[in-house]
Amino acid sequence: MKYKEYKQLNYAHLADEILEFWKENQIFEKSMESREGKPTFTFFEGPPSANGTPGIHHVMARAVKDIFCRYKTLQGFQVKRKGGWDTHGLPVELQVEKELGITKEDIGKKISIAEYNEKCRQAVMKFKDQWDELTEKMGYWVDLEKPYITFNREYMESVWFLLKELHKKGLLYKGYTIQPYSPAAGTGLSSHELNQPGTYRDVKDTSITAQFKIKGTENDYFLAWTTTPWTLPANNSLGVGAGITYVKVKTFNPYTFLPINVILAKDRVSTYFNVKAKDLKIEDYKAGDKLIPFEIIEEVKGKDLAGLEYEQLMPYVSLPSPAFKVLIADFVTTEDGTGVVHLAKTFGADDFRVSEQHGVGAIMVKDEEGKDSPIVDKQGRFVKEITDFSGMYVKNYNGADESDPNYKSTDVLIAIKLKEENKAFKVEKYEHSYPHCWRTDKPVLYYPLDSWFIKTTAFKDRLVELNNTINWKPKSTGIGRFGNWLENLVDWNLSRSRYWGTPLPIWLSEDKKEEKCIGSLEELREEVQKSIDAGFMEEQLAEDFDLHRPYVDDIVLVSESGQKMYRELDLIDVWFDSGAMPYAQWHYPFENQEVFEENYPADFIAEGVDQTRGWFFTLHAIAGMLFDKVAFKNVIANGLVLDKNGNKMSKRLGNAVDPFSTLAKYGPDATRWYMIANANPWDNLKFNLDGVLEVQRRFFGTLQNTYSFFALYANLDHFTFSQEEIPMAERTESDRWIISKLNSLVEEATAAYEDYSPTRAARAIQDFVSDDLSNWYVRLNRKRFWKGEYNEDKQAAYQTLYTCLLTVAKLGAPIAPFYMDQLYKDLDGVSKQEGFESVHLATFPKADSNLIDVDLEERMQLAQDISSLVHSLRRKEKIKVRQPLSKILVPILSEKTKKQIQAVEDLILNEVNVKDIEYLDDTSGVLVKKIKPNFRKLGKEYGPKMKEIAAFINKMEQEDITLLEKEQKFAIQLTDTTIELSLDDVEISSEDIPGWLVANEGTLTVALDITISDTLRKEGIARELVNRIQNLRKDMGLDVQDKIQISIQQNEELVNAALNVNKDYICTETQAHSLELLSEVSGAQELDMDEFKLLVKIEQ
RNA sequence: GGGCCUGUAGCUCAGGUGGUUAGAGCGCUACACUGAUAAUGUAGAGGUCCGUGGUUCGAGUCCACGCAGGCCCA
Repeated sequence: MKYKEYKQLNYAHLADEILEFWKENQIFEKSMESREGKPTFTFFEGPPSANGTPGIHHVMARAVKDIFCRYKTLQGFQVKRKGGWDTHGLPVELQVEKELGITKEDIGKKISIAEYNEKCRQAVMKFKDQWDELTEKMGYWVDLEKPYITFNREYMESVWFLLKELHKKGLLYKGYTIQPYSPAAGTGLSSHELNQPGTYRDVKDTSITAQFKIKGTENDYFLAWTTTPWTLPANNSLGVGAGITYVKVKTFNPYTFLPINVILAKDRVSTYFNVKAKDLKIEDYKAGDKLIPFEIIEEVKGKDLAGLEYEQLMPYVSLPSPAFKVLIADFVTTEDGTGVVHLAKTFGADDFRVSEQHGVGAIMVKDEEGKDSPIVDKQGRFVKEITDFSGMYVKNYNGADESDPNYKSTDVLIAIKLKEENKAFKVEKYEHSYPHCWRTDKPVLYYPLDSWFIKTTAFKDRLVELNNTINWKPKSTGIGRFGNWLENLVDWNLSRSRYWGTPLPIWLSEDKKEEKCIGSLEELREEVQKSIDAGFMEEQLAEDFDLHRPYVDDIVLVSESGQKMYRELDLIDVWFDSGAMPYAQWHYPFENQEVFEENYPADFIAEGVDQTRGWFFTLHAIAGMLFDKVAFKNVIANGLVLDKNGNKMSKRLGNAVDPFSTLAKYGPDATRWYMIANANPWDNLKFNLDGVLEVQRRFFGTLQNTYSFFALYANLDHFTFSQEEIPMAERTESDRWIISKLNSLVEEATAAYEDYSPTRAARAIQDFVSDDLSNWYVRLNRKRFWKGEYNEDKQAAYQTLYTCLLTVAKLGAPIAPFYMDQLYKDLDGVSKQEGFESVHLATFPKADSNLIDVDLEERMQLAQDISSLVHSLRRKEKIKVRQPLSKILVPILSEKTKKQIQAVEDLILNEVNVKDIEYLDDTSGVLVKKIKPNFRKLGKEYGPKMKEIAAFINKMEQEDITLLEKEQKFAIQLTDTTIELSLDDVEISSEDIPGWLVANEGTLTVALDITISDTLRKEGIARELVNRIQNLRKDMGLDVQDKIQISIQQNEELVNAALNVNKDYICTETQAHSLELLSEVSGAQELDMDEFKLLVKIEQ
């Protein structure tokens, strides 16, 4: 059995093969079955919606999920993970409407609700294939066979169960509030929908500062500012801040030039009046003057304005008293506007609240059914009572061409009218952030709507408490973003006036006094039976009865008092659907109680940080209110995936990275590894394909090279790890070192995974592979693999390298599941040591602390540092590594350091091509020492005196240092006191050796003897020659084992001598039978030996 | 306007509890190695640690106020 050797590795192709292997051998299934009976680790999948295509950010989000499920499996847990699909909601409806070319208006007219919902049902899985493909290709292990689907009857029944539980607890109630409403989509918008990215947009609206005439005055007005002039006909009150100071200003209307007195906040005067007009006299004003004089004639507190009555600004619809008065409103500021706020109870949440508090009614008209309704209809048009503007859209909902020079928005028309009537003080364009419907892009109105609410506020404190037990990554999202959200919790508006979704299971009697909430199909059937008995319904529900509209709408129930009961037509917020998944995915409590119990709550979930108030909240709220538990114990809120310049990816801008082509080109492993290693999941990731390439080269390339190196020689030597493991004590220093490093790595990686910090794990693994394993261990030990007998030392080398590679495969498997599986199988498939079919069925390595030798790691570091210093000295002197040198000197200040270096002496000498290492201690008397204060220690003790002490120490002479070392103490005189230094108050290092070439780093100093003796020179020449001949061999296309004969034409004496003395060496290295030095070589090549030329001929 | 995050080399990122020469990889430059070779090693250049104040003997690190970018919410 041989280790597989690869000519060229195609990572994407490798992944395809592994994927095939997983499928054929059902590795995913086995990874769960093999853990049967083991403790469970529960993961909840936040359901994506399959009516859009997946993007590269989904690869990121799902890699995070996958990593911990795989990791926990390796740790021996059974990890069931059910996939899921979010299928209800507005996006689906809008997509269907677009396809059919209809609007909400047409539903029930051009198309029946039943047909419409059938279309939605077909549309929701439109891109399911793409999603499944991505899931597979990226190696995300999740159960796609039996996913939960939110439109399934069983799922919906569980949702109804939960709603009924809430109803039982009295947590469901009907109210009326001002809500964001999209006339274009014909629907109210949830706060979640309003939170969609891109919803708030800077728009330029016509803003009006209107004049509200105070009753009983000649020409005194309140100035109130609004950015929504269309709400002015609905004005019912004005709001002022109790503590704000207001002034009455004598001035003129800039449009009509009529004299007026206006009231506004004192702080706002400067923005409404031009300072240049400050000194103008009121009397001097002439109509049409650009500068309008003004004069403050009175000052008054807001609370003294309260109760003042004013004339209705636009008297289309009357309103009985109390109305058209000044009210105290807590939210008024003087940051913008006039400090006087126009209130329209039907079109603003604050307006509603304040009006309600003061018992002020709303401007309403009667609709056809005689019901009170606002002056703007559901399509966004003024009702007929608003005569001048009847039928006009308050915002551009009819797609009017705004670039038409004759186009005038309704707001502008209102402004013109008010200007003409001397009721407008200032009209200007104002740029502000205003919410837009996230699908229709049209502005949202705040509008009064009936709604069912969940009284989440009743559980606020408990939800906060429970949240404090959740481990959030990052912490700030949990305590900051999510915590603050909980602190400011409002009741959850559950109602949606739509068609495709879970219907609210509430029936009301005709007089609206009796109410039933249905919690299961069985219960529904019982109620239907009662209704049949009462003669309201004709037959029982069909076996496969669909819980969607319109079928549920047709059910008429009977109340306790015998009245007919009709279903409330609302659907519920789709976020409730997804928040219900822990229960509904198992059809709890109707089925699978045990599975549910075992898998609740979740140990781990992960979604984008944008879900904080979405899925994270709905999961938390339902679990907290109904089960008094957290729904998840650990959660990663991952950041966004931006393009390489840090801009948001969008299909529109064309900077979106296609996940499929990325996976196809770079393979899933490099893509995943890059995403995880490059930035913490909770930070935004600037996705750069160059980075993926770099990971592929730097990490996977190095690892693969190391494996290839191992495989090449292990195959030649038939190493299959069949012999006993060689005890660590009998292995070389560098073997024990890399094993020590390996175990340190296992510790670090385990800790990182346990902490849900995959980035730390990935970085630790890649640092080990490239720095320790490849760049140091393999490089220094190459010869052991290809030289000499297959002896114990060689075996030790194979075993060591094998162990490192196999361990890396397991450590990296959660992040790079394909490649690491291949690596594992390539290794274990030959040795059969573990015998697992796949790395994902293996067990995660455990660190053996006995094998971690800190001292050894330290001295290897010394070896690396010393080598690096010698290299740097060679470079400075321009002496090639090929030229051997006689010795290096290392000043030693402690016996321990000396021992440490001695242990790695050979490694150093070999690495830097030097013959000997000599240690210099104090007795040599040549060391020049340098002393530095130990700031950390001295600072703690002497604080403010630090500067003086440091100055003193820096001035200490050699004899002072010697004295300190000898006596272990040294008294120094400061201006006002004397202190005694001990040895650990300073750092003493040897920095210089007079007469030597020296380099140092930290406290380490190395000197290099650069005298090149004849012998060294000759050896150098020999090595140069070997190098040239090897190149020639290569040029000639010779194989490694081909033998040659070398003839060289005699040269100057030193060169001849060099070749003669080192003849054996040269022959061995170049696989030469003979090396002849002749006076004349015919057909020779001229070799450039830098300092001389050599005529050489090589024959096979 | 509020909450949260980010800002360190050209790029991507590290830098417990404050301690005096601020690091790594990539890229760049130079050199080396040539039995891992479309690989590899070593060295070098490259920094206003976003800004301004403050606390401190000492601030990339702590505090305050800003600036820029992002996300979420009004």
